[in-house]
Amino acid sequence: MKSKNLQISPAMEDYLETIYLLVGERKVARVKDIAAARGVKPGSVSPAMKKLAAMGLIRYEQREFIDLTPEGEEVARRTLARHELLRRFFHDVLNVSQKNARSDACAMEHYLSDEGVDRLTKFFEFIQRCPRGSKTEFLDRLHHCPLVNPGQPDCDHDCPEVAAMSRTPAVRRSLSDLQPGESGTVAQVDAAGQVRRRLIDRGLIPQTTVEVVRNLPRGSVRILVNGQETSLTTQEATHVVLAP
Amino acid sequence: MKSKNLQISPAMEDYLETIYLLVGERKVARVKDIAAARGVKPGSVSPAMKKLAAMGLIRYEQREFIDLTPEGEEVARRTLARHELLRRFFHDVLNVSQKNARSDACAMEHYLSDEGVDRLTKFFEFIQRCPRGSKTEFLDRLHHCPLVNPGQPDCDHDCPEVAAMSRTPAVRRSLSDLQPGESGTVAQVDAAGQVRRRLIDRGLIPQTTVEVVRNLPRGSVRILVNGQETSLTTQEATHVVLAP
DNA sequence: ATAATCTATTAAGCTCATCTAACAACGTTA
DNA sequence: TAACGTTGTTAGATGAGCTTAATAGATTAT
Ligand SMILES: [Mn+2]
Ligand SMILES: [Mn+2]
Ligand SMILES: [Mn+2]
Ligand SMILES: [Mn+2]
Repeated sequence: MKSKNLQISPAMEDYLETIYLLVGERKVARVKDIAAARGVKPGSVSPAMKKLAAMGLIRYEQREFIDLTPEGEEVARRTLARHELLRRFFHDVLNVSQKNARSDACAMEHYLSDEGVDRLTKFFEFIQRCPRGSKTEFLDRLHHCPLVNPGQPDCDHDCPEVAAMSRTPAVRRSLSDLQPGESGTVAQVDAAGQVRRRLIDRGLIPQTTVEVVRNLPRGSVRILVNGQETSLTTQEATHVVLAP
Repeated sequence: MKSKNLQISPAMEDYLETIYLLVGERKVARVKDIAAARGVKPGSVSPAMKKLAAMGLIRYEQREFIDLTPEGEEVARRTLARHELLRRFFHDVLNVSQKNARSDACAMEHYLSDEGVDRLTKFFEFIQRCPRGSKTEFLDRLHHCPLVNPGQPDCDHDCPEVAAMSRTPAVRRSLSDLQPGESGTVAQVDAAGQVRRRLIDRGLIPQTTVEVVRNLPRGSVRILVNGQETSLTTQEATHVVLAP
C-alpha cells in the first residue's frame, strides 16, 4: 500500500505526533482526545484520520481506536525528536519559558532540515562533553554571565572580561559615540523591554555591522543596517554596545 | 485606514520581507521580481499586493512600482531581523550550510516568539563577550572539539576531557553496555550518516534518558525513550555514548 | 504607426485545513 | 426497552495560497 502523497504536511505530522503521545500516555487515541490535544474540533479530525489511513500511516476503522502503523510511528518519532531537540534548545539552553519553548518548537519542528537536526545535536554533544567536565559549565556561564545578565553576582569563571569590567568603570563604546561615516560591530543590545525589542527589530543584533550615515536634528541618528537606512534616537543609540 | 486583518500570515510577512530587500538592492520592486524572489508565479503576486495594500502595509497602484509604508517597513524589518538571527545561528554557530541555514531560517522566522528572539540575541551577546576575549573562542571550541568532531587535530584549549581521552584509550560507556532494567543519559551519538539519523530520529539525542527494557534474540535491544518503547540492533546501540 | 515582446491582472479552479451544524452510532441509565 | 448523553461522522462553507490560461496594458523594435 503505497502512500499517494509523499509529502507530509505540518498538520499531518502534528496529528501523528499527537497520536503517538496519546498512545504512549493512555494506551489509546480517540478522535475526541486528538481534537482536544491539537486544539481543533472533532469534525476536523475525522477527515484527517481518513487521509492518514489512506497514506498508510495509521490504522483506522471508523469509530474505533486509532493506532499508528510502523511507517506512521517512524514519522511521529522523527517529528517528536525534532520537537524535543528544539524545545530543549529553547528551554534548557536559552532559558525560554516552557510554554514558549514548547510552542515555538512545535511550530518550527516541521521546517528544520536534516542538516539542522544533525548540527543542533552536535551542539548538545559539545556542551555535554567538552566544557571542563561539568556538563553544565557552559550553561552556567551563559545563564549567569554578568556581562549579559546584569544583576548576576559574578560568574566566578576566571573570565578576564569580567575582571576588566570590575577594574575599569566602563570602557564601552556605543553606537552614539560614532561619527557620521564611521561604522562598528554590534556586541550587545544593552536594554530591556520595549527599547530592546525596537532595537532588535531594526536588525541591531550582535555581530551586525552598523554605520552612522549622518546626525539628524532633534537628537536622532540615521544609520545603515543590513544595507538599509533607519533612524534612531540618540538615546536609543547609547544602548547599542559596539565591539572594541 | 485600519488593517482589516490584524494577523499577518507567514506568506504576507515573506512578501514584505522580499519587497524590503528588493527596494534595498535595486531601488524598486516589481511584481515580476517579487514573484521570482519568492518562487511563485506573478499571478499569485498581484492579489497578494492588493491585500497588503488594503492592510495599509504597502503603497500599490496597479502596474506601478511597489513600496512599503512605514507600517509595512516595520513588519519587514522585524521579519528580517528574525531571519538573520536564525540564519546566523544555524550558519555561524552550528555550521549548517548557507543554503539550509537560509531556508530553515526563512521558514522558522514566522514562528519564533518575542521571548525566543530576546534569548537568542542574548546568546549571541554572550558568545561575543564572555569567552576569554577572542570573540571566536567559543565557536572555535565548538567547531574543532575532537570529542565531537573526530578527525580534528586537537582543540588546544587545555580541556581535561580531551587530555583524559588521549591518555586512556576509551572509558566510554555505550547503550550496549546496559543490562535490562538499567538506564543512562545519552551524551553523544557517535555515528554518521544513516545510522546517526536513525538514532536521532528515535529520540536518542544528548541529555535524553534511555532505559534498556530487555534484550531481544538476534542481537537487538528493546529500549524505552521518551516514555515509549523501540527496538535497536546491538550494533546501533554501541554508537550511543552515555554520560559517565 | 504597427507589430512584437514584456509585464501585469484577472478569472477559474485546485488543495489544504479548518469550522459549524445536522446526523448517526453507541453505551448507560432509568 | 426506551430515552439520554457522549462520541464520531458527514456535508457544506470559508479562507488562504497557490496554479494556469486568457486578457490587457506598456515598451521596444521595425
Ligand atoms: Mn508541530
Ligand atoms: Mn511537536
Ligand atoms: Mn520566511
Ligand atoms: Mn526570511
